[in-house]
Amino acid sequence: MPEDMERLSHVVSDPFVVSAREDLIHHGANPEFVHLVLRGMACRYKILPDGGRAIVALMLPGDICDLNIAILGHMDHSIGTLTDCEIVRIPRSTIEDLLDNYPRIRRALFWATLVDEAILRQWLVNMGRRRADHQMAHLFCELHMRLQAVGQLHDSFMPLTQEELGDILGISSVHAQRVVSSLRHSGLINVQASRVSVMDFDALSTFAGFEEDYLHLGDTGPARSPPGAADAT
Amino acid sequence: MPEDMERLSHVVSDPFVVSAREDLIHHGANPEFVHLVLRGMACRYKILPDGGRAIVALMLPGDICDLNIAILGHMDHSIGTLTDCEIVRIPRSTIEDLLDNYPRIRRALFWATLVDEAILRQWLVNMGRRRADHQMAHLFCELHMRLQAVGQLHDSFMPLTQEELGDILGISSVHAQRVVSSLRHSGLINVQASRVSVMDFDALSTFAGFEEDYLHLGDTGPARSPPGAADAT
DNA sequence: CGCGGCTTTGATCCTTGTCAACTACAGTGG
DNA sequence: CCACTGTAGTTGACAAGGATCAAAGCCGCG
Repeated sequence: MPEDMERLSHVVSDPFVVSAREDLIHHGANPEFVHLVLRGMACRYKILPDGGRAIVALMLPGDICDLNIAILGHMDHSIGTLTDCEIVRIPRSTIEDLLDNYPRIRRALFWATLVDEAILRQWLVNMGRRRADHQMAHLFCELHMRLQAVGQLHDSFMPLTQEELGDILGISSVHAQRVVSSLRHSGLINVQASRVSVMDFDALSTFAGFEEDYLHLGDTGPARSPPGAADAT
Repeated sequence: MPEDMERLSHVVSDPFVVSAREDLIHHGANPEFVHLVLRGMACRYKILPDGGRAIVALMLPGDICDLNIAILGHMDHSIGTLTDCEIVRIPRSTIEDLLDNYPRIRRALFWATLVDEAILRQWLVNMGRRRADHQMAHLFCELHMRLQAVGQLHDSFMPLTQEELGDILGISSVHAQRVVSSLRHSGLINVQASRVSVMDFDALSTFAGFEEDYLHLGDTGPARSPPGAADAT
């Protein structure tokens, strides 16, 4: 553990700030760096043939953005910031070194990848067969738990416009607005200046049919908080 | 490479046959084995609160089913066969050994996991924002390419009932039937006894807006075919 | 022959998309 | 201080894709 921490503290250095709505990496690219989010919210997205944007994942502090490029040849999607973010770049060679020579870190990275996959599966289920209101409630529950898990749950947390919400849930921004206001009128959430706060987590969770097991937060996996998050501050 | 092959040939032993529509592993389980598909088609699925089934991934020959349990604590979904399958069980400890001591195999497993994730992202995009006919055409294109990649593309390949198709695409079986017949009448596919064959891949691919890059088949990654597939026969 | 599973077809309803107008608000320059 | 602009949120009317319900056709199998 000590040498792992030592190694990680070298990795997480020279953070820099990226403002909201900037791209970190584009579809098709094959860059020499992997990105780690220290603060703020970023997303993976794909641009559709009709010009629309589909957001397929949200990255919170502690999340590694694109291990893909360290293993796969090229990016099959883009990554951009949603809010102002603090980011660390990790050279591809460093990732290789971590994977090859630090078994516990490797395990942590594998764990993180599998959790990402589990979240994708849950999104897929929500997307395909649930009404937009249940789906949105579920998203808020998930973000609530994930932010809590990395100690970033501030009282109002969702820096998302309704257009961004629509791009996440696969609905139009008009419908996103209707759903937001319906959830607000039900007293489940509160909205102020594009920031959503959960009013009654239990009720929201029941409404959403939220089952947290897919987040694997209680697993025996690696350290409770993802690599990097703790060391950063 | 030689010692990798040697090791793998030990891993892929004692295959057994499982008939169609059997479960290999249940949601919540934490078994001592990982499953590798040698022949047939299996799927990951989740059961919805209303009793419905959402299929979130298809596993073809050469695919490892549930690396999850070797790293994460428990299964957040179930795995079942769709057709008769030939399966190999790999003990958890063997997976640990492969990950720890065989860098190339480890890389291959990581690669496979990331490709699975890429496929999930694509499914998420298709699910959320495309009409059912485009979505279904896209699925057929993907299966066509994946089966081709592992040398299992026979002239008629889709052993799926319309209910299963609906569970994959997130539509009702009634609507699945309407879409199937529309694709058939357009001359894009042919159907005989629950088996779909692609009539005109280029036309289907254009119709579906299919972009194969997310499958990462041409990457510099590990061996062309996933681990185990080649050794099996 | 009859049964059960899958497919096909029709009718109706619901969720959501699309179009369009209007409001609220922050920032900018005169 | 105020008009001007751009962005985000709000609301209504209508259309479309797909769900649901129901019934009938098909077919393999005991």
